[in-house]
Amino acid sequence: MSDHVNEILAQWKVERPELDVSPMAVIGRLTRAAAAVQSRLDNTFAQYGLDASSFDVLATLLRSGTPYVISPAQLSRDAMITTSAVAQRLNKLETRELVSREQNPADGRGTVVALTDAGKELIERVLPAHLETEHAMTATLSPEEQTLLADLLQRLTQAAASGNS
Amino acid sequence: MSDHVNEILAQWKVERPELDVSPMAVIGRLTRAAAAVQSRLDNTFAQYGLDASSFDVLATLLRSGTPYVISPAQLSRDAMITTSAVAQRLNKLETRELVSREQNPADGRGTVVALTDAGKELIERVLPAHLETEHAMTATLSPEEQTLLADLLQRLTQAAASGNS
DNA sequence: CTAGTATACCTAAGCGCTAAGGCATTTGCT
DNA sequence: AGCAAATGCCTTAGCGCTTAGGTATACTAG
Repeated sequence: MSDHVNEILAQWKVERPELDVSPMAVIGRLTRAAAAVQSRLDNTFAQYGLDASSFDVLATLLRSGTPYVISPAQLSRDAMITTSAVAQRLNKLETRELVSREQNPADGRGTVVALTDAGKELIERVLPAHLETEHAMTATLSPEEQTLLADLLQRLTQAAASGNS
Repeated sequence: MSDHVNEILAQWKVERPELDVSPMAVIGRLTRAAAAVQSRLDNTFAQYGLDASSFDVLATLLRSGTPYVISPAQLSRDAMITTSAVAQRLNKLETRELVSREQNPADGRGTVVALTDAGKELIERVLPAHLETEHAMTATLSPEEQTLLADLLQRLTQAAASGNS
């Protein structure tokens, strides 16, 4: 238990003993865990010439099922990013011909994003490797611990979101 | 339990029933929890004219104790960012006169970063508000649950870090 | 039908990060 | 002592995000 977060807590204990810094134990480790996990995932993506953002878009299209078509607005909601970030992600993917943009026949304002054959082929190749990486990291925890962790994280997310500006 | 992550898992179950996507339950929620918590913290920082990066530097200096002086290299290690990111953070803080840079008397190559009176005054004002925000979020979990969560996160971090490029 | 508003998507600019590379000083080898 | 390598810190360029703002189409109320 002598990780970086503990050193920080120990320093505060000396410098500001009157403060209750116990929430930092949880939140500090949350931040570090997320960074460590993301960094590990990035390695896998890079092996296939992708980054997390591009993977995210391609995987969202794949799991939407046939005909693998989604609107930019839906992608924006799924990925929790702005529509301009989506537009930029799509520019990049379209250049590589992994997705294509077409007129939305149902709405003249709209575009639909479709997975190309090359895009589908790529994401189907990356996905198993990605799951393998995720599995390698979570395997340290028993199935019960994983469920517990997921539940605690969800409750923390709820608490963070309520009362947020 | 019907959050966004569950919808994603359900979609995969339909589209790729042969894949074991259970690790996504943990890692998806980890990512989302970290984002939600960070966003909430940012609100507090913004109320004091700060962002998370600047808070991080000022808090690191404060908890180092008198005379509130650290080298950029040490800040880089503490914050887990590159030294160039530190240099840019310091440029910003120095302009606002919240920190000052001075020659390191012990090493001609080096600089030392010192908390100015204004910087100390500010971080001492922000810190209680920050802890209050953290407390508001973690209070949903019992002390035992917090310890458990911290432990699980630490183990996950370990697993993610080992085997990382 | 028409005006005003809402929606969908885009580009451009700004921000903080990393990666790359530069300069000065120190360390370590001989 | 002298020189190569390492170290400490910096600036610049590139990247993906957000914010701001622009254009086109769809809705809605009178």
